[in-house]
Amino acid sequence: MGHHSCCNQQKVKRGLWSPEEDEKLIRYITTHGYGCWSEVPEKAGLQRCGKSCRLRWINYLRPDIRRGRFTPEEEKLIISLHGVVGNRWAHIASHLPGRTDNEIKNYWNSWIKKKIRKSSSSAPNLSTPTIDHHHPQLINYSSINQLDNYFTNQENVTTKETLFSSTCPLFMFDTSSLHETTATDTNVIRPEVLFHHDSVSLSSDTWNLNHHDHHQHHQVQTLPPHPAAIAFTTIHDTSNYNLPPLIENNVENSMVPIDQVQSCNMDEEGGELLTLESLQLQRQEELNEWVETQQQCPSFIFSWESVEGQIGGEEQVLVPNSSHMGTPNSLSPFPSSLL
DNA sequence: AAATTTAACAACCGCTTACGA
DNA sequence: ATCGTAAGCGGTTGTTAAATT
Repeated sequence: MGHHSCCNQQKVKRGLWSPEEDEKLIRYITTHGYGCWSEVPEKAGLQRCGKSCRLRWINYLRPDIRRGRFTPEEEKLIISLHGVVGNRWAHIASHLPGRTDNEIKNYWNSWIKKKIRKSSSSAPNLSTPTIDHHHPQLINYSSINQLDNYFTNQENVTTKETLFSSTCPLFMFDTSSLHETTATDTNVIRPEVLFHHDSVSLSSDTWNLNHHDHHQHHQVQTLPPHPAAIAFTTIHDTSNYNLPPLIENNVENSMVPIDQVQSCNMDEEGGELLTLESLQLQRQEELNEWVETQQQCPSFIFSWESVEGQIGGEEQVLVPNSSHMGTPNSLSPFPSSLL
């Protein structure tokens, strides 16, 4: 019954790690690397279960860990990401090099307490996000916007700035987790950030969308970096639907060009009745026009709706639901235009 | 002394593999 | 061989004891 199968040691030590134990673990891992945690305790001479060793290494002993207080940038990133993905700490941590999920979780939990206390007294009309306790990871959109506004006001940033103005991250969202909610529940959406990185590292090819117009292309290239977003929405009943391979395999350092994204989606089964080419052309023209008038790089949000059983029998039909193009400021950090 | 923060475990989850009917 | 399922494992998140301030 209450038997720990992971611990086949005679006496399994628990609780805080002693410096001696730390040293043993460090010595073992640094010389042998880590592969199978369950055999670490034995080989390293530790009276611990493998899981405990793993946690100790991951959260505390590994050399590339970042300590000390969170920078304001990190804090903003955490807040924004939490707004997007909720309590998925590991996911959030993956965007903060050297920080552990545990640390971020702890930070959030102590931070949110503080903010709740503060906001109840000093900012009565700007509430913290309302969390659905049946689905704790899901957060109401309007709350996010409130939170967003709250920080924008709080930190006195100009309207030109975004929460990400310092690092210019690039986001790609996947809102396919929608299927976790009911079909009618439109106000709880939890997009997943698929990847993000500094737009500084973007190649000019990323914005090479105007194949037909080299003049425009040149303009685009010379404009400064800024945050960008691409979002996908796939709506429930998509049990057979898989994310396009391009996204899943992705491809840490390259942004998926929009045309590829589209064809990617369309190449999946059932996309047959889309006039993709015409849409593409239409977008291209919109884009050219927009760039010309705005004189800056656009950001994009695409969302896709999956409509079932309409025409193709049981076949799933993917329909481009909406696409929105705007200034970085109007789109980032959170794709509220998906509302 | 109380409140906050940290570091650990418990519980759970999804994936893979081993096993067995 | 094949399917179902149990076991094992790495990984993630909720919770809380202990340390710290």
